Amino acid sequence: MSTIYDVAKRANVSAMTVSRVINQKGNIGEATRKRVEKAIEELNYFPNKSARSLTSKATNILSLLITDINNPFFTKVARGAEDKALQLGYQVILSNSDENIEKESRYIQMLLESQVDGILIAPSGDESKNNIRTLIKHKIPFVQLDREVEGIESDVILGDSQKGTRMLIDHLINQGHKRIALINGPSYISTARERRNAYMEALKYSGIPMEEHLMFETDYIQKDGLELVDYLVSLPKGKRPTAVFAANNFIAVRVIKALRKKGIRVPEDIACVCFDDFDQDIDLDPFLTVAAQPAYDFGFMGVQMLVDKIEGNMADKKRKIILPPEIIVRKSSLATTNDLATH
Amino acid sequence: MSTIYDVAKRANVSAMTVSRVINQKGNIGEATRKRVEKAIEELNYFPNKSARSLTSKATNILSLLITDINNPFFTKVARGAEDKALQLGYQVILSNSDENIEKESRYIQMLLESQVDGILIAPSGDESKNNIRTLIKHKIPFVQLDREVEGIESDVILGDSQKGTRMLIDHLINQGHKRIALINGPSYISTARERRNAYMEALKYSGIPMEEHLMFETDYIQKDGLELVDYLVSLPKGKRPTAVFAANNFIAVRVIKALRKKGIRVPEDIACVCFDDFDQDIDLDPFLTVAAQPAYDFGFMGVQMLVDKIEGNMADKKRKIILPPEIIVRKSSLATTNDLATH
DNA sequence: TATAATTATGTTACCGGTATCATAAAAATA
DNA sequence: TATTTTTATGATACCGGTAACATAATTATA
Repeated sequence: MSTIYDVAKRANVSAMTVSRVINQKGNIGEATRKRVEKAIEELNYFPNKSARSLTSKATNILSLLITDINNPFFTKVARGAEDKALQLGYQVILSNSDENIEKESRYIQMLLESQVDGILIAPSGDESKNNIRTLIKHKIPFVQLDREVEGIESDVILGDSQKGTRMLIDHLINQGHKRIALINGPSYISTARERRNAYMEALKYSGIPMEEHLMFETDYIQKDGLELVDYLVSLPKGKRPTAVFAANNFIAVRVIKALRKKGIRVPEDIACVCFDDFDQDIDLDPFLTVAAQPAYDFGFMGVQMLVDKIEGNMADKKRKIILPPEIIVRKSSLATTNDLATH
Repeated sequence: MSTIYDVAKRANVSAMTVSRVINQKGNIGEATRKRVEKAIEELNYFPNKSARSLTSKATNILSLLITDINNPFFTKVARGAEDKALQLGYQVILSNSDENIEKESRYIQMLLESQVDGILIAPSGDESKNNIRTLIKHKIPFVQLDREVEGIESDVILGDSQKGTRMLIDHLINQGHKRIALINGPSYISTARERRNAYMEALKYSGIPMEEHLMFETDYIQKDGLELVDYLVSLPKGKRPTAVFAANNFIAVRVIKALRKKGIRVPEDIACVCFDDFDQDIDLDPFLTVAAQPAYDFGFMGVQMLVDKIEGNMADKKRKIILPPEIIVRKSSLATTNDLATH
């Protein structure tokens, strides 16, 4: 591995001159530039990033800290981030927190030590506050993604939980449903709080009484089983919900699997809708009615926002971008597969 | 951001002593160590990685260069790699080549400049030879993943295409199929070559004549449409295949969608099997018979192998690990949904 | 007790770049 | 032509660590 000094010697100039040629800074004579370029070529030289970072304080590395790369939502986020980063000349370190605060803390520590230039983070929940405080203390630029930690003001890219929930619930009501259960994520995650609020508002607006016994909380992650479904199913006909709103895709899958195990059919017996779509590119028979979020854009715009911040274009303004979901109506919410199934 | 000198001053020792405390190298007096540790704590100090890398020549960063993070196969590879890397104290830079040799070259260049300690690469095809030569020239440890570039000897982790294909084709034959089409990936990718060979062998072994007009090639990636299906469908009854073996999951989806568009039912009219599974965690109604590969292990073991190499435990031995697939029989290959559908 | 070995710590140089200041030569201006 | 400005290049120091060698203080051994 040749260094700038090897090049300098071969081109018969000082290291500084080589540096100038590489960075196209300052004035260099035409003949000298040619000689240096030739030497660079011949020695197959490229600059050492560690050395550069040591003076410049920049690594050109971003971190994408998400909760689960196995969720197609985050896969698409990653893809968007990756694409934009390449465009802007950055590289992306990927980390999975698994919705686990300890793992998140551990990664944050590693990222600080790596001196990444900025962090795109989907916080595991409100407990992430300390981790985010650490970022602020160390002046690491960051953008919150998909979720907002209570009490933290920062650049952030969110989905429109309010609107998506509203549209899903309205759709169910239009289908004639009056008892709609909410199976939510943990209330220490902002999306869950917003979805709950929007759910309650939507019911209220339609004059449907809110019933505490139809509101549940569980984890956003993949798991087997869902006991609360047993409870739902055990309710007498007049109390049992006719539809379920799941706060994300994984929850919906767990709900449906649990219902099926009990012999309850979806949508004939109970309809089901959820937030976040599945992997359309690989799904032969899409089934669930969803509020699909523009996941790719979360990543793409997130990196743009982050780099703006890093490079100082938007130094201190706090920006909040809210991306609207798209409602895709499919079989899971239609009692009869009729022409309402637009998608 | 405090430096080792700040700590040294505060603890009233030399920088070297602080370095020794941090790295637990050499002898340090108990009292001194305590003082240094206290100073580190108080100043919230942690070592600067760029500075460290400059002397140590190690960044503790690995690169995972895959062809498409959107493919659930690679998502799981990434997850496995990530988990093992965390365990071993490395971070992972993720890059997508999109099965595109230029993009791959560009990334390789970036990775060289970043001085990553090693690369886990799923080569885009035999054209990747030059890129891999570059790695060899620069003495960057690497492990090939999922595919092997013709003429390159290196550590590598592969799926058992031979065995998987054999089992899928045998399964189809057992179901009574005699005309089985192969819809393969590009022949400049090693997995496609192996699957083709295994396909031919399996037919031969069962005494089924190989027919050139039933063998096709297309891309491994997501795309709309697949014209060759029009051709297949246009064949007279006696020449038309009764089953299709798709060389990966994306191809299978394209095949089935194209068939459905033509009004051909799967499996009633044409059966279908493929390599690589779908996202089981999120699939409510798994349909395709597949040779599922242990994708997570590809990543997990790949990182282990790579780090072994980096840290010199396995300096020059070339290891080849071949991971067996698991055949999962589902509806797509059964003419009648009967008790053969074990899964 | 004299000498050798060990322990605890410091000094210096270097990793490979770049910022800053200095300087000689060439070009522009008075 | 003398002076100022600009252009082209180099010397030096520094970024924040660590390797290698040096040295003073202890401890072990002869």
